[in-house]
Amino acid sequence: MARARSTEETRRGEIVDAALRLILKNGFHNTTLDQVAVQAKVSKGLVSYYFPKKDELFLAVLQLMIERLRSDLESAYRAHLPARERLRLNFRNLFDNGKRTRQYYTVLIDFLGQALRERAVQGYTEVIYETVLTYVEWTITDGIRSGEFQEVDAHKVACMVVGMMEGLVLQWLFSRDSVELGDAYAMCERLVDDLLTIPPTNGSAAVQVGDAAPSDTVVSAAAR
Amino acid sequence: MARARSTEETRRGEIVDAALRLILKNGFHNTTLDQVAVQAKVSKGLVSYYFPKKDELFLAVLQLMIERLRSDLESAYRAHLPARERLRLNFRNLFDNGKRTRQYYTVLIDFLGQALRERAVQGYTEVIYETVLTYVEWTITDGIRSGEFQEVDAHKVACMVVGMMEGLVLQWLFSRDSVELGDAYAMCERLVDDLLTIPPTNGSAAVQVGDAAPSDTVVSAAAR
DNA sequence: TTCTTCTCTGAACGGTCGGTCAGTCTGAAG
DNA sequence: CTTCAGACTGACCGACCGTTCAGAGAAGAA
Repeated sequence: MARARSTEETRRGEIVDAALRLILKNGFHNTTLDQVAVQAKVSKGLVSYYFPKKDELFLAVLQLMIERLRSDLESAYRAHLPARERLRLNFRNLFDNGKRTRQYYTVLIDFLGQALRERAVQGYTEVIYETVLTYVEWTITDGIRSGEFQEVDAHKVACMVVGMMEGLVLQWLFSRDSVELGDAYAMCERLVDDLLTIPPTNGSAAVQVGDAAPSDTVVSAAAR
Repeated sequence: MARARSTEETRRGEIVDAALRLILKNGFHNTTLDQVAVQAKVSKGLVSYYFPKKDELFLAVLQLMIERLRSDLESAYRAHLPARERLRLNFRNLFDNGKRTRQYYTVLIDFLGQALRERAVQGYTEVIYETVLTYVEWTITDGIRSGEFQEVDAHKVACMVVGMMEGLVLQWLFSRDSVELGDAYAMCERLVDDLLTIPPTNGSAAVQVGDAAPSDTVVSAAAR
């Protein structure tokens, strides 16, 4: 007795959702097709029907995550706010909701582990990093154009900001005693202030931030 | 025909080494006891003889990694150099040898994935993060004591520095186009200059960095 | 109704892998 | 020498899991 039919789209979505929920709980490798079938309230055979190889199913899960991430970043980027506020929005997305962040990174780390060995996954994780970096870089560029930020190398600063964001999340995830999310948020804020914010109007000289080798580097804004 | 005997210590070491090499290549989950046995030139039974459960073997591998990490950090910390140079040493350890760093993180990420779900691994990853943070924090504290650095909250700055280090490594690992190790190195250098180095002697006023939120936080030193 | 097409089922298969075990070999002690 | 402890072997077992497959049920077309 076959159950009520439904569109291919719907079924695929249900199965991917189920898989995501299980990966969240048990990890990539400990999630079996049996479990996915049960969670999706579907027969084991149907899972294979839509996703002939287990890998295909998990790539679909990864794609779902990427899409959600991109949409989050997009809506922060599109907000009608000063660049500084939009960066803050990104920080909040990451640091305000511990449970959500934990879940996201739980899955992400699983896939990163895969990516280091399997070609198929590599492309996807690249997209993840490039997506995040791109949106942050755009926001910074906007801020520079509007005169809100100093004239810096937007790409490099984006790397630094994103780097610290992720680095701090990892510390929080794996050594709760060391960092709390609130602290992490404050640290990122501070980094942005240091690197981007134009120092309070003085007659002081412009501060060239940016890059080059380690020579010029960071001239911390000597207030006055 | 049993092979030449050897001390328990030696054998265990050989097996753990073999396991580490395989995990490096194939990952935690794709490494079987058979493979370990072959790589260690030992029978499958002997692997189980020394490590009755597969988990025990892999925890031993993790412990080996931690010990190596700690010893690296220790020797950088013990170097007779100014604090600033010792931090630089840490950066070089991470960014100068791409292959080594790649290998280290390949295994680390595997274990981090485990840690999010299995209690047994959690303790170990905590040690990893706390070890790194501690050595960096000590170095910073030394620098402050010696008057080399500004008077900052050593713990918070350590978190920021380590955070950026790891964050940049991840970007390099998973999106090679975005960051190169040389750039990453320069960025960390720059962060340290910004946060710690005492600005060139001016009669300038104190610079209030950090922010309100967690109140005290990082108060960059009033460099007289 | 009958036919066709596509969704869906669940038993079964085959391969893999962690763990076991009966027994062998070695070196040292007595 | 004999004895004994314990290092060591490799065949084997049982569980698990991805994948296959023959066929059932449902919906639309004719």
